[in-house]
Amino acid sequence: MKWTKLMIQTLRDNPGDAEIDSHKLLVRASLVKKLAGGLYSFMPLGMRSLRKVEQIIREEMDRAGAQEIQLPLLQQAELWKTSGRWESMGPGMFRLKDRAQRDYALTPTAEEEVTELIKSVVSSYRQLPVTVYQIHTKFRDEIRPRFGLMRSKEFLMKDAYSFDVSMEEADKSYMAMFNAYKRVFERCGLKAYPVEADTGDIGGKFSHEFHVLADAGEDGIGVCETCKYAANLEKAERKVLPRNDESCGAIEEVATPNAKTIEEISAFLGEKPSKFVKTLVYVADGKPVMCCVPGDYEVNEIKLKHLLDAKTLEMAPQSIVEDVTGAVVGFAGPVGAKVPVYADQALEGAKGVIVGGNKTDTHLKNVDLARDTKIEKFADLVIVKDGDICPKCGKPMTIKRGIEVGHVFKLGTKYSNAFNAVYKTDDLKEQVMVMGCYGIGVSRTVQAVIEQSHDKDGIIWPASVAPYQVIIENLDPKVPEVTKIVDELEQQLESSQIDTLVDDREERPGVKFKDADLIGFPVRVVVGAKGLANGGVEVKRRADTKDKMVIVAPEKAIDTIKELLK
RNA sequence: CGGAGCGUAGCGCAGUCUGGUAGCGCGUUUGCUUCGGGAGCAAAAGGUCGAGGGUUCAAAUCCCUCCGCUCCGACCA
Repeated sequence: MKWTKLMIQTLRDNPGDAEIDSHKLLVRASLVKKLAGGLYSFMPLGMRSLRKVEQIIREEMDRAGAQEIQLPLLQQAELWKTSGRWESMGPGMFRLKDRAQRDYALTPTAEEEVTELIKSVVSSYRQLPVTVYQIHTKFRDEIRPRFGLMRSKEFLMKDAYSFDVSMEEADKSYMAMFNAYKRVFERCGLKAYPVEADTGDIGGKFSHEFHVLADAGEDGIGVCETCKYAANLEKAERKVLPRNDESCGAIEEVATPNAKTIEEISAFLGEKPSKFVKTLVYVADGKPVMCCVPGDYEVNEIKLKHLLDAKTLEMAPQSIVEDVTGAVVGFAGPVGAKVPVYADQALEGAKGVIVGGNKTDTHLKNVDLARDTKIEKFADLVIVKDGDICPKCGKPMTIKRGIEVGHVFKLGTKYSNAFNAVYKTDDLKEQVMVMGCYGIGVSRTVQAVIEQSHDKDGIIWPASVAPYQVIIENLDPKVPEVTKIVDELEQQLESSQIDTLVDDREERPGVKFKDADLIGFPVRVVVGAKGLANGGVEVKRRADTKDKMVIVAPEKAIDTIKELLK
């Protein structure tokens, strides 16, 4: 392919709306172009990388025994009403009506559709297990699209669904996908880590997310370097050591005027935040509850929601806080609480701590939780912090940022029950199928590759997903001998199945080198009159510095290139 | 949706406070000179100043309404 024939427009300046490097580079390197908020067009270069990631996924899915299908993007509301998600998906789903005013959704995911499909095809245990997948567009009305392809309203996703005769068999399907995912990301040149995750609205038994570690990631992950425990902060647990607080004197009221936050009070009283107990008021399924955590920790609302087995959980509005505590917001405490109090496990046995006084501008010192309060239950209720103890091996954990590129769920029978997706056993009994679902954000993965592999000059593509594996810089397009060598090299590479782009522009070398570095072709070949006079063509990997450049005779270049692409 | 900000040439921005000929850099086109890490000179093209309404002799600028976008918080591949 010749550069002058390619629809490409590299930019010198960063787009004004891009925050993170991968987003800037996607646009500057002419891989995508924004049409509107959360909506991107893929340009030819970006399309090539997208297709390569897709193909890797397809090969690994096929290898794992999954079968490719394609489901409609437009889905009838009835399917969603059957599963109950027509309501529970809320405004996150795009909805529309046809001319007869029937409701439809633009598919945000396809559990309903696929369950309906499999139910109509499978009737016997002999047809199971089956895993199907598609690589298709998904639509989500994101509250805040951002970071380019990371979170857009329309994106390309690989979604797979497994159907099994039993929980045990479903575990095998799950593991097959889990392992396929590891290979997919590895082949894309990504370091992706499986982390334990909350199952969210899709529901189900357990799940792993695959994260690419990157500072720009939207998710926090607790990672234990020692035993490789890794969990999304939504879910990450920690081990706490039993306290042996010394017993304390009687409760003492202290005036803490206008000191509402832990920072303010700890500064005011000259005590460390860990000496405090933070009490927050929540409304769970319409009923107020209090949640106590150590002063230097934040509440993990997902854990609290699970503990309470609540359908809805939100921070209480000001009026309810005032009603429950008898004070303005900022002075809630567990002593004499009028509503159920739940406390973090680390507070079991806490004595001599400071809590809110349920009275404006007042806190209580010398509180012994066992003596002075009634705690409904102690449980793990906090978001883990850097240095917390790993629940598996007891060594300290670190907190990292990650981009979620894939997710595997064991769904159980949530959807098969709703759709009555049953099969007949060998003794003619009807049983509900056990499902799993598995997603990969394909367009997001492309961006994650860039986020993980770039430098100040541009992208550094892994050969497997680069738009072109090799760029040949023709520095002297007007010199016939140079162009002849370039064209021959291009032909040889193409006939060896190596995607090659020839920069045949009549530009100064600096411009061409900058563009090559920006787009980040894995291997660059420079052919110029001057170079030829000096002994040949120059071959260099994008990832290498200039001094690693090798000069070879044109007829030997192809072997060098192949070597460098490995 | 709440809070903050922005909308002026393909891209990045100034001009708006204090109303008076619509500008700069990059990119694009042409010519000449350059030519191994984003060249120089010269010429040129490119704008309903987000949209609509209002105030005014006069609006990118002031006022109102709407639309769009970005950033900070709750969703998820």
